[in-house]
Amino acid sequence: MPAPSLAQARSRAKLKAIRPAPAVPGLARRNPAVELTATSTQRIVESVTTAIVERRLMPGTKLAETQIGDIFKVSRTVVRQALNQLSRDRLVTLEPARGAFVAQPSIDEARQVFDARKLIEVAMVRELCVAITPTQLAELRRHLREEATAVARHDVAGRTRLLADFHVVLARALGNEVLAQLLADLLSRCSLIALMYQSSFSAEHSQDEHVAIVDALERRDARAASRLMVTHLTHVERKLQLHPGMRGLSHALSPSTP
Amino acid sequence: MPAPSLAQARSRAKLKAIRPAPAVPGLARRNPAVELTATSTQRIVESVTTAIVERRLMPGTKLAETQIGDIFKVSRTVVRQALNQLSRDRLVTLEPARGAFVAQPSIDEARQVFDARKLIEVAMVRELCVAITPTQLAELRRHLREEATAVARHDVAGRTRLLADFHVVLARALGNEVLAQLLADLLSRCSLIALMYQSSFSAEHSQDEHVAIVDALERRDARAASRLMVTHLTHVERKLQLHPGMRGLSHALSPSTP
DNA sequence: GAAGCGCAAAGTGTATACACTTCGGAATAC
DNA sequence: GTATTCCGAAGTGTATACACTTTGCGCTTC
Repeated sequence: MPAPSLAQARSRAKLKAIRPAPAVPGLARRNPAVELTATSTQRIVESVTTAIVERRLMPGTKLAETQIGDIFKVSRTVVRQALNQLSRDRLVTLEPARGAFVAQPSIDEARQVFDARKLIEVAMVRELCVAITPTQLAELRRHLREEATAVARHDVAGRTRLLADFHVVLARALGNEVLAQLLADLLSRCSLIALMYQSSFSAEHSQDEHVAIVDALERRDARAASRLMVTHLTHVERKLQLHPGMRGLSHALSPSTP
Repeated sequence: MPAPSLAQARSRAKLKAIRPAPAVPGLARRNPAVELTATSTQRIVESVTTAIVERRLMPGTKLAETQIGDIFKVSRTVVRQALNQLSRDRLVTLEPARGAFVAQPSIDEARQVFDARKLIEVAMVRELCVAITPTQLAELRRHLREEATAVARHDVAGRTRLLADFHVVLARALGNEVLAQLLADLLSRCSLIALMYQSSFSAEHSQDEHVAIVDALERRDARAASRLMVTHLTHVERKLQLHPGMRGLSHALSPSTP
């Protein structure tokens, strides 16, 4: 049998998870400087990002330039640009002369990301209690309704995206796109962390806590809002299995593709 | 006279500010995933970053790929990678099919960056009042001494770097490298903003305020520390001339190279 | 039979090549 | 004299080519 084609077929199968992905709203948005021109580079970045966030690409998976180039019908030059961007988002790790891999954030990094989120988001809701307008509150309520709908219909991909976007919407309510981008970066890293260490995650519970936070904002109760945000993020972090020694359901799953 | 060589010489002269730059400690550190391999790409990123921060490259300056490639003796491929990274740091802007330019952050963006810094750094010092250890306080004192020395000897480049690094050192004292990186990104953007809108800036004043902040940390006086941080950042922002209409000493200076 | 060595295939890192876009100036029209 | 059009030079966007590193497998050796 022809060995090379077999090997190629096998590895190709592993990466088919990326494919077209026609449009990617939500988390995947990145560099606004180039967002106007839907370059092929950006297409690849967004496809890989959503593939990771939606758990179609497991941490540790090798991202070979040629394979991706074949899939998207572009040259390695473009793929390399995309992989570089992804590595700056911490979604992939570049090992010199060895290639690109879906990142495997360490337990310590996970802790740091969640601590950073707590610090930033608590300060955010405090400020929002002073500055939020009725219009923005209405927008938040609308978002909460979308969340609830997605949760109710068991739309896993949709609810995951919306539950994360909630935090970006909060940031945007402060009228600070810089802060929103910052938080979006942290959230995409959280998605990767969640998918690497996650076991039990109750979307309903998270959604309830989001509602409680917005309620506190509406009452302009800064103390309650910040406390609720801390407990919310702590809950999300607790749901992860951050015990040293079990860093891989990742590799435990990757060989089994029947 | 040979027109092309003249044009090349002139534009080359404009960019000679970048040159080798043997080693770049401080602000320029970026992606830790590749920091081990001092790739030529990283070399370019760091050189351009310091050239911008040290005011040798004015906002709006065109960064032509071929020119930079000639300077560093590498191909455009490598230069493009570097420019891509720089664009993600918001230090350069990529305009499709037109090229790369040193970024010209808008007044609104400047406001957002400073607001984000206030939000994050105030929360940081609050937390530090609880968590800081004597060892870390000693480290901060050591940094303050370095600042004072640089200010005293009128070492402009050094004091600028140290005054910015102070805020990263604070972040690092929380044991959170993720947060430190976040802040480092914001600070490099601040350097660009400062250099674009800055008029009068008193290094002594800033240094004094740094000392006051550390004093408050040592007393574990969270209220004072956060208040001092807010006023410090407000002062820095006030020193900028953020009046709409004067967005360019940038272009006013670039044609004059006698 | 196990461990070490070496070679070939695969893949990354960089340079070069080529197509297409943008920009500046000369020539033309008014 | 001013404005417009067109063309060439310069520069970017992508593909391809080539050198060097890594890696896996077969072979040798003990």
